Amino acid sequence: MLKTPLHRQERALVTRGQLIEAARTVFARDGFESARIEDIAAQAGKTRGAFYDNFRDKEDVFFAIFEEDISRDQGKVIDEMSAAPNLAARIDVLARHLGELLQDQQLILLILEFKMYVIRHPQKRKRLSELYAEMCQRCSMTKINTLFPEMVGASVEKRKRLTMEVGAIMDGLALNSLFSPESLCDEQRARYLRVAAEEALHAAQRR
Amino acid sequence: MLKTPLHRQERALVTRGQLIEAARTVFARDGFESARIEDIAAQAGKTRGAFYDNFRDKEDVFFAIFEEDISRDQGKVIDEMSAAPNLAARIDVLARHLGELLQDQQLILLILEFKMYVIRHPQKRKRLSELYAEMCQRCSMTKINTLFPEMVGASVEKRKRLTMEVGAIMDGLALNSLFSPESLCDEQRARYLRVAAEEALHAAQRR
Amino acid sequence: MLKTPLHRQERALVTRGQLIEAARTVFARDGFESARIEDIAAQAGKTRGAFYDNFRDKEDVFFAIFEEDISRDQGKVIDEMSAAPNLAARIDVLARHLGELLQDQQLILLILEFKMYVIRHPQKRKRLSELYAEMCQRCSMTKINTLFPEMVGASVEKRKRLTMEVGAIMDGLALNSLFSPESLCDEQRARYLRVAAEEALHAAQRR
Amino acid sequence: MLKTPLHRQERALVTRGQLIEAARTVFARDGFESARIEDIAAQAGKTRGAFYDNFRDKEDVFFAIFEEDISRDQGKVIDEMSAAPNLAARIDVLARHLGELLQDQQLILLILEFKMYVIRHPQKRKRLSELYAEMCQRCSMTKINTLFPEMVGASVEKRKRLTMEVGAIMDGLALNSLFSPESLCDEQRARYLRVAAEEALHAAQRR
DNA sequence: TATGAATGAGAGTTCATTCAT
DNA sequence: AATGAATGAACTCTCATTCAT
Repeated sequence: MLKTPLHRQERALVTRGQLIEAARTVFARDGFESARIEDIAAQAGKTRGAFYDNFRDKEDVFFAIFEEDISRDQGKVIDEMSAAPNLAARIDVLARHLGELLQDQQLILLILEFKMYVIRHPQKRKRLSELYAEMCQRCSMTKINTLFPEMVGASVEKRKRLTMEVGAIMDGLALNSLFSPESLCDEQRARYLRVAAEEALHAAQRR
Repeated sequence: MLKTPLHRQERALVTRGQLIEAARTVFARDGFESARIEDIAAQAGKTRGAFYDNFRDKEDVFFAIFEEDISRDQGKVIDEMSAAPNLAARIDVLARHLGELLQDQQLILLILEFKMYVIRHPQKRKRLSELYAEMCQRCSMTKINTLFPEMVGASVEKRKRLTMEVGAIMDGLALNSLFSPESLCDEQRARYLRVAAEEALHAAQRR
Repeated sequence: MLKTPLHRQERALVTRGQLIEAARTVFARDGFESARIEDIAAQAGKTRGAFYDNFRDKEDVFFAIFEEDISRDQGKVIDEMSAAPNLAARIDVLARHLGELLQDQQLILLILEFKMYVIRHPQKRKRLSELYAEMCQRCSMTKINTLFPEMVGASVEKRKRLTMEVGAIMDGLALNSLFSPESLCDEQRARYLRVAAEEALHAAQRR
Repeated sequence: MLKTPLHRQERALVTRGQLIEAARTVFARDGFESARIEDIAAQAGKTRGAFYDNFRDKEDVFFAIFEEDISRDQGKVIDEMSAAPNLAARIDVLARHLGELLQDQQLILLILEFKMYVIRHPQKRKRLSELYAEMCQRCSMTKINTLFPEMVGASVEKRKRLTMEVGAIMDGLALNSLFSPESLCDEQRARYLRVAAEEALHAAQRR
């Protein structure tokens, strides 16, 4: 039972990771419902069997993507963020950062897909609620704190709401940038992000 | 001698309308991929056969929904909109109107579904491009013109862009209101709509 | 909805009947678990789709076989049975009849399969209990009454038990005749049936 | 130098025994077709690999169960059986013993499963024929001889047939006791066993 | 000897679509 | 114009079996 445990466990984890990465690609490309398990497996260079060794079903990988994301994406951006001299500057940094996030089409599509799925499957909020609470919380914690010392003392609830709101604006801009790229140029998008960010911070301080 | 065929045509149109209405319900509830033709037919009180007499396939009804919408939804709101005394007042009107639109969950979900579908099927932009060009144009024409005399002389292109942008913010707010109703209250949503509308108009005038 | 209803309904019923008949063959040959839906459909000259139009799943046909049997097999034998002059003669008739039943290998295998299935799926007794109560009751009613005027006044419970018991002996003899045909000749089998029938009747009168 | 290999062999045999015992449980519970190798292995506290080290496939364990049984179950009951004073008494002993056998549900289900399997796979009688010949013979030898001195001189063939016949009655009673426990009480079952045993002995002497 | 990751054939099931009525 | 029986492709999922460790 403990024979060559490192090798085994390692390989198993690698496979799982490959499958999640493949799922990310396929779900973003085809959407949750149209995504075929065989495609995910093939994309990872595995077979359907390997898939089912690692996940219960399609939904299971779908959620696993986001579970992994939460732990994965942390720290990526936080480090780049320095304390800018004043609020205006910090908002600028935030807007620029959000603009960068919008470049990651795959992530955008996944998040939209995820939210649509959650909206349509309220019964599944059980597993999802933890997942998404964590998503929100972690996001709100680190990034916001770094960028906005004003928020350091704020309650989790406040921060969560703030992230949520800015996230909403981003979703809309991202979706429509993909839907109609010629109509929404980067600069204008940045402006919307900035005014939304300003409003968000004002709201946060008001409350 | 003229009556029967007329009746027939009428009945055919009624059936088609019923099916489209049913499709609206089912697509909003289940999403495009998960929606079953049988469910749509049943929702309309018909059978699969009737469906295939009126539409080529699932995609066909899906698009028909929006084709019908364009002609249908016009005028609904326009009339309620009066020329408010000044820009601030008009922005208020717009924001309130957008807030009302957000109440129509079904429409929201359909639009999100539609945009996701378009994003994922660029090959199909042929039929869609006309459809969506028209969608945008009509929207931009009437509403914007009524509300903002400032825009009367603006190019179609400009107006389209403006509608697009405000639409983007709305999509984001709507999606996340459904996703996490407790995080995004109506008042705050209204504030975001207002700052976005302001920014949109400024941008329009700047260009 | 009522157009050509007779034709349609008829054909549908014919198909259903063909599928049940095919299922009978396949289940008897392969057993419940090994039976493939495709084989059943093919045996009936249909496709899997037709199968699923008529039955929810494999279990559904399986039970349908017996539900149909109950109504089908009635009267087959009853008519042949005349009131023999005395008990011994009637027991003779019964034994001979049971011997004939044992010839129907398919039926035997189906019944054995059915009973094994029921034993292994006690949760499903809901649907089964009605089914099997009816099976027993109908059997016990008609045949027994005809053969044994002694039993006419007996309670349903009594008759059911009697059928059950004789059925048990038959199952055992049938199973082992198939299992080891060379060991259990027809004459000896008949003798066992007779002593069992005698014992059953004595028991019935004793109670 | 001799210890290790011996230990190995021993352990191997232990594992094999554990797997057979586990298979007995799982086959009795789920039936041959539904039984999963993984379940058998798990029931024995092993994994699939261990299973395939000891058996070629599922059928292989299935048969192994009965091969082991033959050698295992001998002697269990024989010793308890004393030569009763007369035939009636001995029949009583036999009937009581059979009644006890019927308590072992697992064994019953296994035997029924086995016989059904053999019936459905006549091609496999090769391996089975030896197996089942031995089963019958051993049974008939010992028990019958002990109980019925009348049979001591009888041919193997005769004894085998006798066991077969009594076994048939038992199968039927056992199956239906499980199928419908409320319909077949212990006392009545005992009566059937007795008349069957009587008939069997008469038949044996007649031939 | 034992493990368990991985394979892949095969089964059940769903559903868009067709077509005779 | 509408029905619904039937088709069959496509997909999910299971599981016996293999094999590197």
